[in-house]
Order: sequence, then C-alpha cells, then structure tokens
Amino acid sequence: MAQNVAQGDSPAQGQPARPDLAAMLVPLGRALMAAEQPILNAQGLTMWAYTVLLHLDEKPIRTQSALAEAIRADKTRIIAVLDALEARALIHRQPDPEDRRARLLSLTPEGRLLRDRVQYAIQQGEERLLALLPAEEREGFLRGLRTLSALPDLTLE
Amino acid sequence: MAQNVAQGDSPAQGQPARPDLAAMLVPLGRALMAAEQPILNAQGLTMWAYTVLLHLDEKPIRTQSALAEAIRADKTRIIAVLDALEARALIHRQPDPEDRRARLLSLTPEGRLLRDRVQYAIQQGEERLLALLPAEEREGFLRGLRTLSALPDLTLE
DNA sequence: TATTGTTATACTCTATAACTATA
DNA sequence: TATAGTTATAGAGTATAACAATA
Repeated sequence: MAQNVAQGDSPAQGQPARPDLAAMLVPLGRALMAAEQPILNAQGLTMWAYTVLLHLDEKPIRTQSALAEAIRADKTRIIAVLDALEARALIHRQPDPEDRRARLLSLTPEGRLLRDRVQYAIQQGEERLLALLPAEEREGFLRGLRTLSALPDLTLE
Repeated sequence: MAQNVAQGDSPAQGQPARPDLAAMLVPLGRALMAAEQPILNAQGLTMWAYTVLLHLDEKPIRTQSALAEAIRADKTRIIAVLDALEARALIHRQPDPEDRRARLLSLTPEGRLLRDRVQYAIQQGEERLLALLPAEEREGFLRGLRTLSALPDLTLE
C-alpha cells in the first residue's frame, strides 16, 4: 500500500492496492461451502454434522458444551445434529460414569470411515482448485491461510 | 497430499495433510468481519452498506437489481440499505430519464470520502495482521487469494 | 405482457429463557 | 446451589410472493 499513499499532507489515503481481505475471503468461503454441498448431500450430512465429525476425530470430547464451543456453535444448536449422527451410529454419546450429567462424545468406526471418505473427496476437489495457482503461490497461500486461521483472536486495532 | 496416501490398495485416503480450505476460510472471514465491525459502527455503517459503497465506487450502476446481483444479495434486501445511504446523502439514486423504471445509482462526494476513510482504516488494520506473516508467505497468500476469489464460479467436480 | 422497484409475508437460522437431571 | 443437557420460544436475517409503476 505504501506506493499508493497520496502525495500531500492529506489523510494519506489514495487508491487501495487490493480489495479488502474480508471482501475476498467471505465470498470465497461461501462459494467453497456451496461447492462442497453436493458431496455432503450425497452422504446425507449437513455442514454442521460434517464439522462435528471433523472435530470429534481429532480427539473424543467430554461434554457437548465443549464441542459446541470448539466449533463456534451454540450448545443448543448441535443437539439435533448429535441426535442424527447418533441415530446413524456415526458417533457414540454416553453419560460419563463419573459425572452422569456429561456426555462422552466420540466417533464410531463407521463415523471415522465416513468422515475420511467425505474429507478425501472434498480435499481432492480442493486440490483441483489449488492446481490453478502456480506452485509457489499455492504454497504461500496455504501457509499464510494456516497461519492466519490459527490465530486465537483477531483485532484490527 | 501425495505423501499421505495409504500403502495398501485401500481407498487411498490416510491422514489429510491440512485442514479443509473452507474450514479455515470461513471462520477466518467471520473473524475478520467481526474485527471490522467497530470501524463500521463508528461511522454508522452496516456491512451491507459498506459493501454497497465499495461496489458503487468502482462505477455507477443503472439498476438496483444489477447492484444486488453484483454483491450477491437479494434485490429486496438492499432496499432499506439504499434508503439509509440516500437519507445520509452518501449516494445518488435517480430515475433513469430514458427508462423511468430504473434507478441510476452513484456515490456522492461525501459517500466517496466516507468510503475511502473507512476502507483506509480497515486496510491499515489488515496490514498489521498480514505483517505477522513472513514477506514471501504474505505475498503468496495475497496473490493466491486474489486469484481464487476472482474465479467466476467454483466447482469441486 | 414484461420489467423495475417496492411491500408484505413466510421461512430459516440462531440465540435466549425456562425446564429436567444430576451433582 | 450449580452445571450439563434439553425443550420451547423469540428474534434476526433472508428469501418468496404479491403489488404498483413504467415500458
């Protein structure tokens, strides 16, 4: 942006060198989600259900609230999702013997299998998309995206 | 992903080398939007209003429907937004003399000024964020993001 | 009759509040 | 009394359908 600063002592604005990040990221994210939808539909999964499968795979979780927080959802919102996943035997959901208020959540073998298959299909499609970028640009994009999305909380101040 | 393919003749899945793109892009986009909110609030702008100002700046538009389509919004959804912007004299909105059904939309000087100020503040914040990335990674990220977000329509098939 | 913009309505998604059960 | 989970309700955001003006 430095080369675009206005010359005078005016507020130093001038033409932006690029669109706003959010103006690029948000529509791209939405388009990508829409493109994944057919793959999820084919397996009878909603986006929330797939998100749950992804987060349970990393490690089992002791309470539904913790899961909800991890995927940035309201705890009331994932209940129907868990109901459906449990009914299809894709997850285990048992009262913790040591504190029967809590529900131990984990993937069943079938859940893991389905999760792997779906993620493989999605990432294969993504790779085709990324193949449009020159190798160096692709690497930078992925590394930068991973770094930024791993930041605990963003502020622009 | 190639180095992660399973060894047998099984479905060739194995552990993914990275999270799904959408699983990184969507939360990052949301976090960025949330971070921009205080800047917009300070100027009494909603995200939709700011989006309208950005798109009108590129060039005036002849119909509201065209604007709505350009920013991927429903035509009924932007009406209240245009009402508010017009009431603050940030945009012009006149019936086209040649076809009085259409409304010619353009920025007023004040609208352009406000848009520039807000965008400058937002992009300054973004630059602080991008400064967390090594220079090379930052460049790749921005170039890749611009390329991908410029694609007309994504499919994973 | 078709198109632009608008208004009224319905629907979807999400969050808040109230309730049950365990502790 | 406090916490995990659930259910019922209300709210925001969005889209669909019906309408008025213009062509």
